[in-house]
Amino acid sequence: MAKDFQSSKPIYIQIADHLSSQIVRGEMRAGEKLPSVREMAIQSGVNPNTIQRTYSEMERMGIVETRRGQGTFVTENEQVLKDLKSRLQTDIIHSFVQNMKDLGYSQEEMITGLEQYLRREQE
Amino acid sequence: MAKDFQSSKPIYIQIADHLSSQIVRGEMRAGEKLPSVREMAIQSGVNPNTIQRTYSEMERMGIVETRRGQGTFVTENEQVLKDLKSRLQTDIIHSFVQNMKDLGYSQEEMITGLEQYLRREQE
DNA sequence: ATTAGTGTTCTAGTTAGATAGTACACTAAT
DNA sequence: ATTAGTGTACTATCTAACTAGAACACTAAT
Repeated sequence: MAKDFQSSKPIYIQIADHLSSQIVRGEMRAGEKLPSVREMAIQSGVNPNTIQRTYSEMERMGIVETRRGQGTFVTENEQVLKDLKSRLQTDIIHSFVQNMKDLGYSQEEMITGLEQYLRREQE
Repeated sequence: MAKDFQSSKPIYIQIADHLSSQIVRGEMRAGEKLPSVREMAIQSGVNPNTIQRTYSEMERMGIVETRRGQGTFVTENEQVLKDLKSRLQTDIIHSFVQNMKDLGYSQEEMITGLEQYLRREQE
């Protein structure tokens, strides 16, 4: 991962989002160890303190658990992961609907607009 | 409008987005005068300098035109407004698709997920 | 006991966004 | 000419996010 962050969102949140996606997709399993703070900092090209915040935030949300001296691990609590996926999906859809509504689109137009976009993308 | 900004995005951009939506929805017509910098600052509960940045940014994008001593006006160039609406819509859909893809959803699931959400919303 | 790898904490400094206050310049109406 | 309303410009200050560097504390393996 290089430095291609959007300036609008704090980097530590962006990294947390990215990790959350990986976990939700099943790319990282429950109980699996995340890269160490220092390792992840190098991978992401940011300061270790930034990763520290990312991990702290994710621990606060119950997504990961840290064991001092051992590392940071994806939670074994499957329910938390299930809820996380559900919440992330709802958030995305909600914000999509809200944004389209702000532009004046009807529910019908949202669906047809999406379908047309996906059809175009497949080529 | 009160102070209910998201912390993640610069306020001057959020206000620009909001105004753009109003224009695209037709709530503000081509040629119409926007509130003055000072007036808009009071309405939005922010500093005039912040609005100044909003208007500068929107002028840079060709959405508005400023006439010194007279005010800031929605551009008369209908093509610009048409392109703006199209661009905003595409951006929203694109980011929705990208986010859903990141969570591991297929194109089918995106559409059915959206439909289910809208169905629920109608109640 | 020592070492390597880990999370944790602290202080200091930088930057962008936002605020605050003031002043200047242009336009239209009086 | 004056005035009110407008955009524009400038300096100073504040804060959150981020960076930088160092130190501390715990764990497991040797």
